[in-house]
Amino acid sequence: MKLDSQEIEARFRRHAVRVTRQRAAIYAALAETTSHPTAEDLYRTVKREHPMMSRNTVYYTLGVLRQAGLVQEVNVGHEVARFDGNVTVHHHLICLGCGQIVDVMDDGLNHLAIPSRQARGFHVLGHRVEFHGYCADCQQAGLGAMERRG
Amino acid sequence: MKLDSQEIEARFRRHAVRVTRQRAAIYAALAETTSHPTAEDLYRTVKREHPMMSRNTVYYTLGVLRQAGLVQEVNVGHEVARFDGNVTVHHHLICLGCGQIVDVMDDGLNHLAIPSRQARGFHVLGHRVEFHGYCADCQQAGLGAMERRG
DNA sequence: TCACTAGACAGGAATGATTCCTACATAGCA
DNA sequence: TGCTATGTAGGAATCATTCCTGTCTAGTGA
Repeated sequence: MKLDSQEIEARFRRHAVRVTRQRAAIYAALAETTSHPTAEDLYRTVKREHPMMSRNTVYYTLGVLRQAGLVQEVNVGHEVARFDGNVTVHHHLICLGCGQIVDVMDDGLNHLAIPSRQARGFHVLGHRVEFHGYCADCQQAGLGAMERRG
Repeated sequence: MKLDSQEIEARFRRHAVRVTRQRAAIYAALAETTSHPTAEDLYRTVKREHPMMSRNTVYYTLGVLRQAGLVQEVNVGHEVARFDGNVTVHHHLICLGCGQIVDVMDDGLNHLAIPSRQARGFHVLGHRVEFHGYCADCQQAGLGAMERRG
């Protein structure tokens, strides 16, 4: 979803995040896509408009935005960290072929519980569901027939 | 669960994994614990009995065992990879305070589905549920009251 | 039992995402 | 408008993991 700079500024202020051009650019790039980009992806995207942008600033900013709750980190397997501007409760569907991540919103999935016998005194705050499979393109390319790799 | 070397050998052969002392030691160490150790943890454990063991061999062996389906990799957030000798379908409960991972077995959790409207042509092979919270000890230590960190 | 060979092992070097360090720049307040 | 806490750029450092290479050995066939 494309956000104008006023909306970005408002969100930053609401979350007590200092407004800078770099931060706005990084957040805008993330809010604009549903593709769960990596820090490196965002760096490359933002660098077009801000050639002086440091890779470090992207990491630092993502850390700030994440702590502020404006951004979510998504980790698939042991791969590079990916980021998600959608901070509502949702789950993910991951293609084992091409690595694409699709958001899954479903109220049913938001209300799972652990059998209390197994909760062992844990105070559970939330959960996340990750579906794995092959997207239509990868199935067509024959990847879907491959053994699942771990 | 403590396994004797015959059982380990049998499992390796069943999965067409070459039997070596190093592999047996690594797999035994993993099967013996429910604590989801890291490669480094396993390296240190196994090195006691096998001082010549290379860290490289631990990584290589874990890769082999994982591909053979004898071992599972568990990734929490963007932290170091952890391993699980339990390869039956199960889920995890993770303490945000101390990082401990507890296995959750529940048939209900094994039968989740994506609303077909959102499945987008994906061929879904499986899913995993990760619960987050604070264990009893961390709650007592006051960590449970802390803001959730990402 | 023996020799062969594909695959495994050890150890060290390389990789690469991420974090740390530091000097300079700037947002936001007084 | 000036001050100061905080952010930024750029380079160095970190460290889990992978790659490389020269030995070694499990498992097979004779």
